[in-house]
Amino acid sequence: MTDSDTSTTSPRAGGATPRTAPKLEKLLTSAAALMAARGFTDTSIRDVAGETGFSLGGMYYYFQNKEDLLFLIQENTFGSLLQLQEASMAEGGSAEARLRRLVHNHLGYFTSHFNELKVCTFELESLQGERYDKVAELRRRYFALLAGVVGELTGDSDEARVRHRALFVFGMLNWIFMWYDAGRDQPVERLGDEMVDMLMGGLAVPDGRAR
Amino acid sequence: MTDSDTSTTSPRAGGATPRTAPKLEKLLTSAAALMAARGFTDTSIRDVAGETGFSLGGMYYYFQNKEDLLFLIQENTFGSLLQLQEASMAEGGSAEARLRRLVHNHLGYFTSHFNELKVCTFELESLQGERYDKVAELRRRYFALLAGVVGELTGDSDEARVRHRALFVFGMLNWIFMWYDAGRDQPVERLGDEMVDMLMGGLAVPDGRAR
DNA sequence: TATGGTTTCGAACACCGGTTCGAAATCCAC
DNA sequence: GTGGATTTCGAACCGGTGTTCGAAACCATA
Repeated sequence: MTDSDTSTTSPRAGGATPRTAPKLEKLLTSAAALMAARGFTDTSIRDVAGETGFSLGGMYYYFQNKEDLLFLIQENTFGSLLQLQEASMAEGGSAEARLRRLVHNHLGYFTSHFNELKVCTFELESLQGERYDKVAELRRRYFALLAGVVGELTGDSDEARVRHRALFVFGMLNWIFMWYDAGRDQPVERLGDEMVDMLMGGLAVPDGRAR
Repeated sequence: MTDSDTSTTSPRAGGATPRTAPKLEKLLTSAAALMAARGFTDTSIRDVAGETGFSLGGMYYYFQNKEDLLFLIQENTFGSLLQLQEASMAEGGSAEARLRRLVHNHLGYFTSHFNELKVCTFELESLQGERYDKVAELRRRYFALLAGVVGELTGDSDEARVRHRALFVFGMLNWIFMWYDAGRDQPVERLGDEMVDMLMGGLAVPDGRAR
């Protein structure tokens, strides 16, 4: 209904294309790097073209418009992160163990897909309409994962409190983009442990376990 | 050295002007509202002009350029918030009491200066050079305030851990901009209490004190 | 090697952005 | 009221933006 079937094929609608796939991949990677560094609106299509070697008009073979490019990045990376986390939660374990896995998987993605995840974290509002709805739905599912574990640990007294606490945790996680410097700061594994330790024991407990 | 003394005066350099002060104030308020909603680059000077009733060129009497406008907002509100917090910390009290005041004062500003504080929180990177340095210095002092209290509560074992924990708390606070809806959500006083309770006792403690 | 679909190019279009500047309007002191 | 400084206007400039589109280049198959 939306983009039906004109004679010519685009690698987007028709699904995976054979040899254009790696080109699209590099395109998304480069675009994510630029958008993570400068923000969506401060990144021009010409910037992306310059970075990838494509010509200006040539890129429109791979996406419908600039917003679509942003959407592709977000759906791709957020979708696979969500899939990973849902599978991890299905593996069970104590509530604390699951919280720890949630945090460490997230921070693992933080390291391995820094630019893409940063774009997912800060540029949702740059999407509109159907594209916004789709990514927002992924976000809701991701939130539900963490809220579930937090609810168990809290004892589920008050619904609003659990929601707030889950959002606090997301705040801790997402804000790391604003200050983390891979060169100077400790590896994210330690950050994750420190975060969960603090969440479990509070500030008074300086050390949850051996370093 | 920078903007010395051409014959004509501008309300900026020369300091407080008599009857232009309220106009500048409204200008900054309106600009902050627009920038908080759409972001710095997605807010045009023409938008601000339309909102305030000024003409396009007429606004340049009040600021040197668009970046200067952003700087004025940030220095104004962040400066007075910092002043408030430094005074509050000087009043003493237990570490927990000071942490609670820090959080509640911040959330009080969140309510009373939503747009301005949001701009301070998310648009520092849109400043450059000297303007960036000045606001970044305010931020450093603000961070030191919280890190000091967190250090006391932690027991000051590890310097890096204290830094991380303080940044976690800022993450919780700043991320509230991303989800809080004054119409639907609980008042921020409750949020602040819940946050400090969680920080003091950990997730296992569902209630730090009476509702 | 011809053929038809796929992929890329590059120029052009229409628009919107920040900024400048000389002139007009306004205000206040004399 | 007159004069001089302060404040505001409005038009213009110039560079950059997303997007389109017809033609060229490429590639695989017959």
